[in-house]
Amino acid sequence: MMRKTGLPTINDVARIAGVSKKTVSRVINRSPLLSDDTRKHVEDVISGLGYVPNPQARALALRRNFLIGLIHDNPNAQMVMNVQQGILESLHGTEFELVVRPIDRGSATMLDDVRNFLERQRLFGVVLLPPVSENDQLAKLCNDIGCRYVRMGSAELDDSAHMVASNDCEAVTAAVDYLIEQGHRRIGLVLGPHGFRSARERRQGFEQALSAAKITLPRSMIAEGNYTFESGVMAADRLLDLMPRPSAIFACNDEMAAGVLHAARQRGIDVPRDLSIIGFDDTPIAAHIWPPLTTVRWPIISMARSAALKLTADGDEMVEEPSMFRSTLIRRGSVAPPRD
Amino acid sequence: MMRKTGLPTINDVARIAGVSKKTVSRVINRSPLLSDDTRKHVEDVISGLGYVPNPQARALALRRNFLIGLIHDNPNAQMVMNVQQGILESLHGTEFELVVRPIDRGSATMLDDVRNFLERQRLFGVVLLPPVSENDQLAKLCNDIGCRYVRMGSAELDDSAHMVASNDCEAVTAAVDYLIEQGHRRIGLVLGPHGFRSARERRQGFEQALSAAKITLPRSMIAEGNYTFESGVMAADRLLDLMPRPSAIFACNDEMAAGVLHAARQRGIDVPRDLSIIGFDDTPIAAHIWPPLTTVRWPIISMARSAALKLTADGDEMVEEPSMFRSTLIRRGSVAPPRD
DNA sequence: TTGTAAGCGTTATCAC
DNA sequence: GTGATAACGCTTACAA
Repeated sequence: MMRKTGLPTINDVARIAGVSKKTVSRVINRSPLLSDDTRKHVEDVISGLGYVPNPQARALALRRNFLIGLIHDNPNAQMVMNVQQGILESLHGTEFELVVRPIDRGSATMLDDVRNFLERQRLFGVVLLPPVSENDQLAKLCNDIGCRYVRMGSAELDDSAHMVASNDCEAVTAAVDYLIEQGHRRIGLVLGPHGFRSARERRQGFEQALSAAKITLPRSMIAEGNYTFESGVMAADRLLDLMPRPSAIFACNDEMAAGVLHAARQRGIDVPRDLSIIGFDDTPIAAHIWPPLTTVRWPIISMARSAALKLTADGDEMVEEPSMFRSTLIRRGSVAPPRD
Repeated sequence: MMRKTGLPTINDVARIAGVSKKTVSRVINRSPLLSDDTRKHVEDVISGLGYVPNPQARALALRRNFLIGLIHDNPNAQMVMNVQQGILESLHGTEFELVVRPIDRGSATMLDDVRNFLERQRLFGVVLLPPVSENDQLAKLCNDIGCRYVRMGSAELDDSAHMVASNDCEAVTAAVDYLIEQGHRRIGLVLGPHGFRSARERRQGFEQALSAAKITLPRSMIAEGNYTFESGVMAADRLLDLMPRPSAIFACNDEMAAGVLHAARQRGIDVPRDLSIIGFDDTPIAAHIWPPLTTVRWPIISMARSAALKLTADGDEMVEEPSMFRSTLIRRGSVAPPRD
């Protein structure tokens, strides 16, 4: 036994247990048609030997690898890390491993690249991060190939077996409501990049809060960013040039909110006394800048954990996993009533 | 041809090319003993068919998977992401994929866990991140199992085929020299966590700069942190309570430097007028806080890229890859001459 | 230089 | 219930 590699194989188990390979295989795969005696006996031999099925051989025979892919095209490091953490928590102790696959959503060959990747590696399933998760062709591709998938997003993108989403729109409405409660009326918006669903949802939440409060703002109070710090600085520069200028700004993510803060500081505008700011994501930077940033916390780790469970669940368990997650406002030091 | 899965196999290629499987295999594996005619012919059939060898079957036959593992136990998300980026850049277009494997270096079963992981998955190679990269037993384990490895670190941890390192010590000396040039004499140090090689190297660099300038400081000017923002705040609180207090503080990473800044602000100490601060890493937060943080930039993406190339290089190429990388001081707004 | 046969360690088929 | 036997798609002897 235990040739070359040093690890016991199914043959060793079969020989020692005095049964056939197939019977061992049945034990491993929890086949129902097996006498309890044989099962028990084989299980004893397995644990005695410390036998673990060889993933490569299984992958070949099953035409399916026990790998979960994370497909993303994402600018935000912290978000990707959180997703990885969540997935890995769910995968811990299972036979699954995590393979990371960044892609370029702008590339003309993107779909083909993903197809090749999935077909060759025979992934068990993939988690799709925004913004690529918003690509319906990609989801269809996974489906066609027979690769399970779960899409993460800011709104309902798919049926509950194939998606986990947060309620960005409502969460932003709550954040802006909070500004309004504090007495703000001139509220600026730093938008996310065009084409991102999250940007759309957050904008919608912003506008719903304003219209519910019967506040009408000129279009100039909306500046577009692209989720980077620098774009936040530039957007804030435009907003703060306005006369009268906004007394509060909601930025569609923390990076841009940090940029707004930066721009305010360069002009000698005190935050929160002269300007209130709210961000979105609650990345570490939010708590670490000065003043600490009031922001919307997105339960991204839980969402990723849930996504991985949906992927690896067999059959009915899946139904148990939630698909909608609630974001909440974290109140810190960057909001105060307006001065005037 | 192309049964079940829809993808062409080596048999399809062999049949269509009118040669044996083995000949096709030779073409795939670049065997030198092959007539140019046959090679050319088979290559044509391969590309005509769009044939790509099945990784699962290769893995089984070769007893080796074309997967590169990233093993880490790291608190810093940005660092892990940068490493992933570097590795993935090197792996792009190759047959290799990246598998991420976080571990708990404190766990009693850590070595066994890693062993099981490597033995079962038959990884081609692994990149070890600090601080686990400093564990010699882990390196030995990889070696024993026959899994290639490259360790990333703050100093020479291994021979050049198995390591990429940065010159943390020198880089910190240069940073502290800069503070001294500006006129600072009372310089505080926020240390990294005990047991981290990087913390040790950075401390050494700090002390070398001081002793070269004939500056002697009380031990109270050194406060220990653990690389988190909060530990930076606490360490700074101790340092800023001192009488006379330091006019400058070097923190062993940016997170803690941000914490120092935070603590200073809470006390109404102006940075850089009343206190200069230098960090280490040049993570995004460094440029995004106010004032922008002067810090040491560590070429981590290049290092990771190089690590992956060392792993996947066959034979001699490896020698070409550098093992030592230089960190450089990035001067921003958090340093000024002392007031007195 | 090329081909044949025998693995690699599993699962699927189909008898018994 | 259980076990031969043939896949799965590739590589490594060993021949030719």
